Amino acid sequence: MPEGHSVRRLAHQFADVFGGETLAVSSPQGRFAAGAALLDDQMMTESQAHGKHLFLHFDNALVLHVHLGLYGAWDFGGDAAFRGASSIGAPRKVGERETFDDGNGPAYDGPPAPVGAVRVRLVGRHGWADLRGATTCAAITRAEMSAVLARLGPDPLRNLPPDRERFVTGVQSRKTPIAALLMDQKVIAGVGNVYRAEVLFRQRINPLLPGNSLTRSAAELLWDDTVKVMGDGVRDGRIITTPPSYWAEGASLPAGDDAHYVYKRQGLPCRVCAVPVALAELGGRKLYWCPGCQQH
DNA sequence: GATTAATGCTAAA
DNA sequence: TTAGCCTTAATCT
Repeated sequence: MPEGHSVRRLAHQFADVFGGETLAVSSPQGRFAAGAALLDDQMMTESQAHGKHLFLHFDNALVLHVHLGLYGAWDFGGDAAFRGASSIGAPRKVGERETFDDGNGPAYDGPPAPVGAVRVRLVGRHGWADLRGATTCAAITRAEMSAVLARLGPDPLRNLPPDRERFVTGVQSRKTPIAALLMDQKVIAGVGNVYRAEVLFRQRINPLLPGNSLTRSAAELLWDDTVKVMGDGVRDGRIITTPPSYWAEGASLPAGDDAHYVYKRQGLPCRVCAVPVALAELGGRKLYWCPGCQQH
């Protein structure tokens, strides 16, 4: 259930805890047994994210390609050294969970018996990672990885020229509603249902506005705000789009749905104009917006 | 114990 | 536009 910020954090996490290590790769569930055998006992050399896609490179030139889909998740665990390397601080994030030896029990002695449908298990010297529920989990060649990247649009978490220009062109060349374009991974890679709703609200853009009716300036600001808010998500490990003035008095982090302007707030008064937040179905996904603030 | 929803995507119709 | 797929956790009976 992650959006691009979670996958980016996972890429960092894998580089930190497994980079340069030879890993035992298995598929306790069995569905990925053949692929796991191809990667077993190889060194993981590099970890890379683009949009919602994660690529782990191995020494034999094969790549583990993972897309978590709606409800895929990685669980991590290990000893103190593993924890020290971990880039994921707070526990129990969507798409990224971790459990660690607390130092009080017995010393790390390998991973626990798999719980549930573990598609892939990676085991290094100091820790382990379990994958469940992913849409895509495959051992692929570098050429196949390039083919995947070729059909993805610019990633706001990379944001190198000409990424912004590609986004602006992608938006302005289509008459599809902007809310649908933000979910189109060929137009912008990594945005999901939460960020699309929140960013459109922050920019006060009507979600049903056709892409080709956005001004260049509006499209550029939309990209820039997505870059900012998703970058915050990588830092925070969660999606927070409201400023502290909307949080409880003195709180350093928002509680519950104070983190969002419109996502999952249908029927509640808009935080800015008090008009009830609307909900509609668009392309099979739920779309949230404020009819008061987002009229153009 | 059964049902449902979830930050997703693809291929068939 | 719809059906199908992957799995879990929260919400029902």
